[in-house]
Amino acid sequence: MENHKNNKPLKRTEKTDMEAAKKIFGRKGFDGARMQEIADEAGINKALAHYYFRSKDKLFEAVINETFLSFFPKVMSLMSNPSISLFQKIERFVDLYITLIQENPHIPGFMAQELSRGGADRILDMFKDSEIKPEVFFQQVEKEIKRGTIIPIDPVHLIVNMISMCIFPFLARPLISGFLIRDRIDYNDFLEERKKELPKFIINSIKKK
Amino acid sequence: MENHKNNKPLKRTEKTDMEAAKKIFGRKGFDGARMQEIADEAGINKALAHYYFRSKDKLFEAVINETFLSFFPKVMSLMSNPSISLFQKIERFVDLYITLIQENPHIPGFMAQELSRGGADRILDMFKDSEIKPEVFFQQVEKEIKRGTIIPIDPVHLIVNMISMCIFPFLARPLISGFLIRDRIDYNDFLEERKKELPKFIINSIKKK
DNA sequence: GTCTATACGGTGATAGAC
DNA sequence: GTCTATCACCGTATAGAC
Repeated sequence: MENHKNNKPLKRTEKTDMEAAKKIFGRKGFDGARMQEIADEAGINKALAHYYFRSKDKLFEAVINETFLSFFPKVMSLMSNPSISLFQKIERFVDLYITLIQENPHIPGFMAQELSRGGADRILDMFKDSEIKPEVFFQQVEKEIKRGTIIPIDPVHLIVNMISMCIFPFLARPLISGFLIRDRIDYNDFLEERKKELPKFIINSIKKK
Repeated sequence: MENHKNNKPLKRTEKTDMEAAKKIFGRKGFDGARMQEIADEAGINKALAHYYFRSKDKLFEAVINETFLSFFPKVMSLMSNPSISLFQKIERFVDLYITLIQENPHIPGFMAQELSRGGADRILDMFKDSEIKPEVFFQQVEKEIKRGTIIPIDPVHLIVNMISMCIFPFLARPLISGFLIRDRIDYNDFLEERKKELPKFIINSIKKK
């Protein structure tokens, strides 16, 4: 018992519980989610869901950890890699970011909920624990500006722009789907389009011609 | 009593209650918000908060209406105005959008919460009721493409990009503040910077040179 | 580990005095 | 309109049998 304290692999049922929790928390938020609902989704008993993680809070915390540890390291290690050129990095960033979220659709809702709840500190702690520093990317941008390959731009605004355009369409999906594209195309096609168009849009904006 | 059914101006206390509800709902979401907390914020009694709107659901619905009716019409009427040039429209859009949210800081959290909860239909209904159609903007973009002033771009991706870059920084504020800009500058200064930089970023990307 | 039954606290909502 | 007191319900968490 209590294997949630260390790094042992989760038991099958425990993992099912975790996956169910991701889904429900992402959809309803911490307060909206019901332990009963999570148990139902996992196909287990409500008491059993408590048995593994002891409390709703602990379960939520576990979901946070898994979510962000499975996501940010990948993205940030790409961004911190100094041997990838800036333009390549932008292309890969967009593709990786959108693909990762497509594979873990609970992330945007979950992240928005967590940020709204004031849980940013917990996420920030993870950044601090990791060795990843945004400065690598920042310096790369500065270097290209000096070189004259791109126009002057604040790297912070650039990265905020990139993240915004990748993640926001997931949050606003129902609105975009219902109001902007309507029955024109399937939403997944729309996202695939973005993987191609977004890097062009970004590079176009900063590239000196 | 029951003046929330028609369009009469709200009584002073009732309005206070409404403003408090905006703040708390935006911060905690529907499920996380407590009627007690809203009453405290408004400086009134819990029973009184129920008296005006009869239920938490009704109060929430009222907040939704006020929020979106005070926001989208302004933005969308700008976008639908055919007598403003495309580049001017982009500049004004960014400024208006960010300024409106600065003045109503509950909007992003509220919107994210509402979308997560599956409340998109209610918002979509408002669009349908209004006379506002995104087609005006779409056609304007197409026209400029044909004219050769901008490069070919799907107008849907363009508007999604614009909205994303305006609204997402509010949601991610604590992360940007803590991880990217740190103690470099005040966050409001960062937003003021964006009002200037964002239109340049967008226009740069599509303008043919 | 997995279940049923239950204790316990919190929250929305109302009754009723003023 | 505004308050205090109270109720009914629901959701988390645990006890305890198997």
